[in-house]
This record gives sequence, structure tokens and C-alpha cells, in this order.
Amino acid sequence: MPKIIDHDEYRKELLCKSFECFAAKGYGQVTMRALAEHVGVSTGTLYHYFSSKEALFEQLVAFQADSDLMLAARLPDSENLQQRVHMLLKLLMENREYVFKQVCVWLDFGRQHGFDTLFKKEVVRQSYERYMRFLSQYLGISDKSSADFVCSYLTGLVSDPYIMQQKISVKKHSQLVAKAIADYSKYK
Amino acid sequence: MPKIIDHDEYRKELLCKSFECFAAKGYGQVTMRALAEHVGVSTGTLYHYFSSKEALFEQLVAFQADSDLMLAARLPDSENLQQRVHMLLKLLMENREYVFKQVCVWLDFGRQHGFDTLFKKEVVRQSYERYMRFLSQYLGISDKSSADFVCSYLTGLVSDPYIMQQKISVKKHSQLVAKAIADYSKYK
Amino acid sequence: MPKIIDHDEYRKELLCKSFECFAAKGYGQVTMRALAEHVGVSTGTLYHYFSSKEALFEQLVAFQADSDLMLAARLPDSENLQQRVHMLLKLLMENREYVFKQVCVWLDFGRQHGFDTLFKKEVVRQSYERYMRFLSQYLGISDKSSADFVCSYLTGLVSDPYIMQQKISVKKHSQLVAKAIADYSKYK
Amino acid sequence: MPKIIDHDEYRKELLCKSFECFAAKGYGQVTMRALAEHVGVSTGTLYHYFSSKEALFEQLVAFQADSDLMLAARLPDSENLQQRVHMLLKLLMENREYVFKQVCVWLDFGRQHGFDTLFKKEVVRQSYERYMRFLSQYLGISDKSSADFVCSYLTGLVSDPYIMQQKISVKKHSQLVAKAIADYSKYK
DNA sequence: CATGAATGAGCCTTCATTCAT
DNA sequence: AATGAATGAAGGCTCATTCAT
Repeated sequence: MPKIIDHDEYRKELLCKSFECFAAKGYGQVTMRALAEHVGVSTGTLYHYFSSKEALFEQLVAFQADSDLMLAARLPDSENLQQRVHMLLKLLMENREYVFKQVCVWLDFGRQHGFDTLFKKEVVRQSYERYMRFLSQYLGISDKSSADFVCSYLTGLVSDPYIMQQKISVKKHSQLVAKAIADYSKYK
Repeated sequence: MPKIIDHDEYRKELLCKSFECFAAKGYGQVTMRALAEHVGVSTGTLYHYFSSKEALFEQLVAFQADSDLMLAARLPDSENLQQRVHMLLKLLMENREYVFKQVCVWLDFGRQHGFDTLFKKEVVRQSYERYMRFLSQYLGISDKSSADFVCSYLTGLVSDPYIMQQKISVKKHSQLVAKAIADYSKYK
Repeated sequence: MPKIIDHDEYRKELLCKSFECFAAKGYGQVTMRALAEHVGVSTGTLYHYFSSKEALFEQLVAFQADSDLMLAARLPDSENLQQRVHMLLKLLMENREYVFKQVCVWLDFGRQHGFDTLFKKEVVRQSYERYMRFLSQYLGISDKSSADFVCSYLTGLVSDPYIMQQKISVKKHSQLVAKAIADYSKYK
Repeated sequence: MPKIIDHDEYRKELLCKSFECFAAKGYGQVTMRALAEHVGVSTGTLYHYFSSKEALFEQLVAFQADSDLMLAARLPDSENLQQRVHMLLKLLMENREYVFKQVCVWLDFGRQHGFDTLFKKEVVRQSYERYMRFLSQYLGISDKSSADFVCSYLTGLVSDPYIMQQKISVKKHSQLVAKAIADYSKYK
């Protein structure tokens, strides 16, 4: 095996490969040995790049938060709200497995650190705000309630393992969401 | 007089007291010793009522699924759709912490058994179907897409730790949801 | 195996059996697994009685310090100084192996905690003072220099592995030591 | 020009720098990484000069045994026995820290190889005999018991961490030792 | 029934050692 | 010659589980 040229690059590669494990089994159920095996290195190497299991997990979360921006960046623009919702949903549905795993990892992370103190962490706060900002901008939502509403809906969409199992009608869902957003002005 | 009259009753009591632990720390992070201590018995006793940690956890999930019906049963009836949505949301929000913990436990359960094979389990399928049936009936939704939509929204509402942290405007959300349901017919 | 009746008694028994290991191999070379095997219990049991390897070692040292009093207590009294020296040397020589091991353990302990801060520890200070007090009393030495002299000689006697290997002439040594003590007054 | 002119010279330099580590922490507690860092090279370099940790340690002990002759060689001669004892003690006391570390290292070495088989090793036997020969010659002792006696005393003097901590009266000790040696003839 | 001491497999982590560069 | 990334066996410690009381 040739010597690794870029330490940090390799670190990210390890994180990348670790994601699956943590998502599937959960932090407490993942052993460093199993992880090393899955990733294709020795436990010693893992500890060469990460000071501990917890540190690895934390870096994984931070890394994933970054990666997600790339998912969102793929979204094409459009004049039409319903079209934008549609594309967003389509993107999520196409990556549902990945997104669901993401949710799983985040939940673990939350438990690991306590949900009450979670949002005091810089990584977490930033990630979340970036996410909300993106949503608001892309969907052109300026109102908090509407944003929360859409956000809840989307979170549910990607969190619900039952829905995960089936095909939803992206078109109908888009219509409902777009209408809800558009209607909002009537209720203020 | 014997302390415990009903073996099964006591079993449920133990499960009940175990819920907090599993919800807060996650299956893999809960030790039988810690659990026993939290519940106030010895580990031996725990093993007298449950054959293993996994069995205990499984029974906990089944038990919780039952308990949730009691939450739903508290919901008063109403002619008005928006009012019904409103009451449902209010109920969820009043029990947000409990409901969120529930989500956490289910997540663990899912991972323990693999999400792909999850719905082949009788307990799980039944639970879920009961939940969907209740929603459809209570909100008077006969269409699958609408049901999925509302279900997604609700799942997100109770799963999202960020939303968990803040107060949402139940009123506005109710309006949006009720409108979305009502509007549905236009898009079929 | 019957349940242990006296927790503390058993703890001491474990310490007692541990002594050999630490003396022979040195703290850093003793593994908990090897120790458990030598002692005849499982590692789990070891940790049931001692919170850590270090704690075990510390308790061992404290326990040994106590045990040594029993060795000294066996010494019969005598009017004659040379006789007393003689009996002391004989006792040491008869237990040379044990005493040497003791020295080994103490040295390890010293290194573990840093020799500079060693005598700030209560256990250590007390042990040492008890030892010196006993020597002074038994040999009737009131002067510090003489005591240090005898102490040095004795420490060397039990520390020197070369001397350990051979028989020394207890009689001659006694004469030399007794004379040295008696002579002391001439040099003050 | 190559940085290291003499391979063997550099080896000794590495040993020299290693001494502190082993003396302070004990063989088992010293890691090759820590050693490399302390010495200022990479672990790879360490393994370039020594085939293993154990080999390094063994060479260290042999090297130190040689070095000690230099300490002894510094001793000036004198007609007067008490003066010679006095100078010897003074030398030891001035180098007490170094000498004590030496003792620690030897203890480790002894344990590593088993004290019972220790004197079958050539290095060890030679070292010890050189030491005894020097003592006998310098102090003019021809009798084994006397030599053992003085030897015990000196070993104790440098081994006892308690005495290490304080100042002894070199003058008084010299008097006692010299007298003991001189007196010896009376007791044969 | 209830207890908690005992067990040992398995976890996280370290460390002597190797080897490609 | 020198480096340090990579390895995996082994160490300290935990924990699900059993069982004598």
C-alpha cells in the first residue's frame, strides 16, 4: 500500500466509509473493530487518524453536514414554486436511503450529547441554520411558521421508515406543499 | 402477603420504568445494571422477568405501542376538521417530550432488526396500521396521498429535535394542514 | 463456589495472592488477566473488588505494610544488644525472599507515584515511620545517624540480589553492627 | 558529510539518552514511541540501531555498567581508611540521584531475566565482580564478611528512597564504617 | 422470588514492530 | 540512514448473563 499523500483527504475518506456503519447500527452498536474491517484498515490506523471513537463520530457528523450542501447545490432553479418543491422532493426521494441514514446518525449524535445542550454546539447550530436558510431561500418562504411547517413535513418524509418503504406520489405532494405555502398569506 | 400480586402487572411496571433509560441513552448505551438501578431492582430480578436485554427491549416497544392508543383516545371529537387537526397537534405538542422519546426508541428498534425487514414483524405492522387507521378516521382522510402527506408532516413534527426545542404556532399549523387536506380533491 | 461471607476478608486474600505477581514481574509487566489467573478468579471478579489495576496495587502496598508488623512482632526480646541484632538479622535472612519481594514492590510503587511526592502520601509516611520507630526501639538506638546507618545496612542486606544469592555469616554481621551502634557515643 | 560518523558512537548516545526514561518510569512503562520522542529520533531510527525494545534495554544496562567505572575512577587515593570511606560516601551522595536511578534500572533488569538466573549472565557477573573487587581494593578489605557488610550498607544507602530524600552525615557514617572495618579482626 | 457475586467474551485503546518511501 | 504510517496482538476494563444463596 503506498503511503498516503494527503492526511486530511484520507481522513475524510475514512469518515465517508464509516457513515454506513453508524447509520445502520447506531453509535453504541458499532465496534471499532467492525468499523475498521468495514472501512478496510486496521484498528491501529483508525486510531492514527482519530483520537477516539467519539472523536471519529463527531467528525463524521461535521463532515456529513458539509456533504449535504452538495446535495442541495444540485437543485436546478425555477420560476415556479411548485416546480421547485417538486424538484426538492424528487431529490430527497432519489436519495431517500442516504437522507434517512443521515437522520439516524444525527439522532444518535443528539442522544450522545443530550438534546438540550445540542444546539449550543457550533457545528450543530451552523448546520441547522444553513439548512433552514437554504430551504427558505429556495422555496421563497419568509415566514417562520410556514418554514417550520415545510421543515416538519420534510423531516417526516425522510424520517419515517414506513414511508421509506413505499413510493409516494411526488407530484401530488408537491401540489399540496406548494399550495400550503402560497395560501399562507390568508392566515396571518 | 406477597409483595407482587400479578406477575404480568409487575412486568409492565418494569417496562414502564425502563422506557426513560432506553429513550435517553439508546439501546446500546443502556446497561442492564444501570437499568436495574434506575428501575430499583437487582439485575437478577430483571432476568427473572425478561429472558434477555433484547427481549426486554422488544417487550418495551410492544408495550409502548399499546400505551399510545391511550394518548389518542383522549382526543375529543369535533365536527370541524381544522378543530380536529388543532386538537391533535395540541395533544402532540403537550406530550412532545414523550412522543419524541418514543421516536427514539422506535429508531433503535428499527436498527436492531434492520429497517428492511422491520415491517415483516407482526407487532410493527399492526402498530403502524393502527396508527394510520386512527389518523385517517379521525381526520376523515380517505385518500392515501393525503394520509401520507399528513403522516409525514406529523412524523417530522415529533422527530425533529430542532422543532422540539421551540414552540410552534399550533393554530397556524392547523390551518395549513386542514387546508391542505381539504384542497386535496382539486389535484386528483 | 460458595458465596463469599466477608467481602473485606476476601479482598485481602486476593491482595495476598497478588503479591507474588507484582513482586516477580513488576507493576507494568503484570496484566490483569495474568493476575486473575494466578489468583484463581476471573478478571471480572478482580474488578468487582478493585476499581482498577492501580487501586489494586495501592491497596496491596498498604496491606503489605500492615503484614510486616507481624513479622517484626515475632522477634523475641533480649537484654543483650548483639543478641537482638542477631535475631533481627536471622529473621530477615529466614524471610529474605519475602523481604526482597517487598522491596521490589515498594520500588515500583515509588516509581508509579514519583519518589519526590511519595512521602507526602499518608500510607507511605506512616509505614516508614513505623518501621524506623520499631528499629530504634528494638535496637535501642536514640541517635538519628546511627539509625540511618543501621537502616541503610539492612536495606542493602535485603535489596542486594547478589547477597540474596549467598549465605552471609549472621554472627559476624551481628557483631559488626552491634559494635558500630555501641561505639557511636565516641563520635558525637 | 554524513551526519553520523560512527555508528557505534551514535548507538551509545542513544543509550545514554534512554537511561533517564527507563530509570524514571520502569521498563514496562516506557514505550518505544515515548523513548524515541525523548531521545529525539523516530521509532524507525530506534529500530535501526536496536533490534527490539528488550535488546535496547539490555545494551543500556551493559553500557551503564561500563559508565560506572568512570565514577569510581574519580576517587582520589589516601593513606587513611576513614578518609577513603569518607570520599567514597561523598562521591555516592553527590551522585545519589544518578546512582539511585541505576539501582532502579538494575532492578528492572533483574526482574526481566529472573533474579535466580541473573548471575549466570556474563555481563551481570562481570559487573558485580568488578564492583566488589574495586570496593575491596579501595577500602583494603580482604575478608569476605567485611566486604559483604560494607557492600550491604552501601547498597542500602543508594537504594533506600527515604534516605535518598534527606541529607545524611557523611562524616559520622564514615567513622562508623571505618571503625567496623577496622574492628573486624577482633571477631574472627 | 430476589439478590448480587462471579464469569468471560468482547470493547476501546495502546504499543512493539514492520516497511514503503 | 531516517521516517512515520500501518498493523494487529494484547492490555485494561465493562457488561450481559448465570447461579448459589
